Amino acid sequence: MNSLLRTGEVAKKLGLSSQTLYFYERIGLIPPPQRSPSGYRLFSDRDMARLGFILRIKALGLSLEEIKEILTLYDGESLTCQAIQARLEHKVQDLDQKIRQLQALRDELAPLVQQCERYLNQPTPDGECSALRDITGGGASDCGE
Amino acid sequence: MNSLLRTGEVAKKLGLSSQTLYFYERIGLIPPPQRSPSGYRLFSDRDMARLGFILRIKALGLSLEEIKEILTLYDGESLTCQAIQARLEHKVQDLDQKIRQLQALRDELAPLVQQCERYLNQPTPDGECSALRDITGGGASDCGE
DNA sequence: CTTGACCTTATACCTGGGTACAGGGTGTAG
DNA sequence: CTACACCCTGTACCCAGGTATAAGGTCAAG
Repeated sequence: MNSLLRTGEVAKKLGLSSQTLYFYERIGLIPPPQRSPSGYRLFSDRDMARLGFILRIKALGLSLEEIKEILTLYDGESLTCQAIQARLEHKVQDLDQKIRQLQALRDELAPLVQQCERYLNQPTPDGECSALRDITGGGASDCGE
Repeated sequence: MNSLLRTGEVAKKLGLSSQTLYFYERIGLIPPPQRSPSGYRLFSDRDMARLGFILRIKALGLSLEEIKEILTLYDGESLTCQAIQARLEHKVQDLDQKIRQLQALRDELAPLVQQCERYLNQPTPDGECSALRDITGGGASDCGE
């Protein structure tokens, strides 16, 4: 039941590359696993559980740095509901802000596309597309075809 | 009226650093400007207009690579309403997709926060927070405080 | 004994958009 | 003449999250 897996087996099981495992170890995301007499890494069930946790929470969109913080709490036995809730909440707020920013950008861009469309359907007598004028700053470009 | 500005003046006027101007030149975003006899860069009104265009469109969220593409069209005198409309539309679609992804992530995270909150208000008899269990994979952690 | 799959380390490279030196030239004011 | 501000080039570095490559060690099968 308490199997020990080598790097390649772990990688295959979790859908990572061996290099990524080395990388996670190097940045301190996972502790150095046991070694065989010849120096091969041997990952325990406990190591696998930690990696599983990392991947699950990573899939939720937390950065490796954020995951490391959570794991530090976990290692210090102070991974409480409050602690993880605070971090999750923070992340949700982050996401809300990013979404708002992208939407603001989108809402600024979309009318320009509309302007272009109107111009293409009904070119103005002066031959100028207002969207293009807006973007170029009213300067050196006309919208002739 | 046709003033020639040195790097530092341009940088101050546009809120960039001189290094950033060198950088833009290096990656081919702006053409090499005129030089003074001693080798100082001299930016013309035309150069300034191009930089202004770059900054305006960059503020709309397009990458330097995308801007370069647009400027290539512009330089080739084929910056048409259609061309810029197509790029803007593409960008809007990009943004829509990113917003959808972030929202999906957010909607996955938010219920976990709710679960935590419910647990904190009304701990279950088994002393386990379901959110934490969900995240850790049902494994090694309880949610005791 | 050799081959081949696997493991190890160290190092460099990638993306995007710059920033930060280091080391040297220029131009002007006092 | 000497400061001092400004300019130039070239190079390295930053962020995140890895990927790629080189050069070598280990282990089981044939």
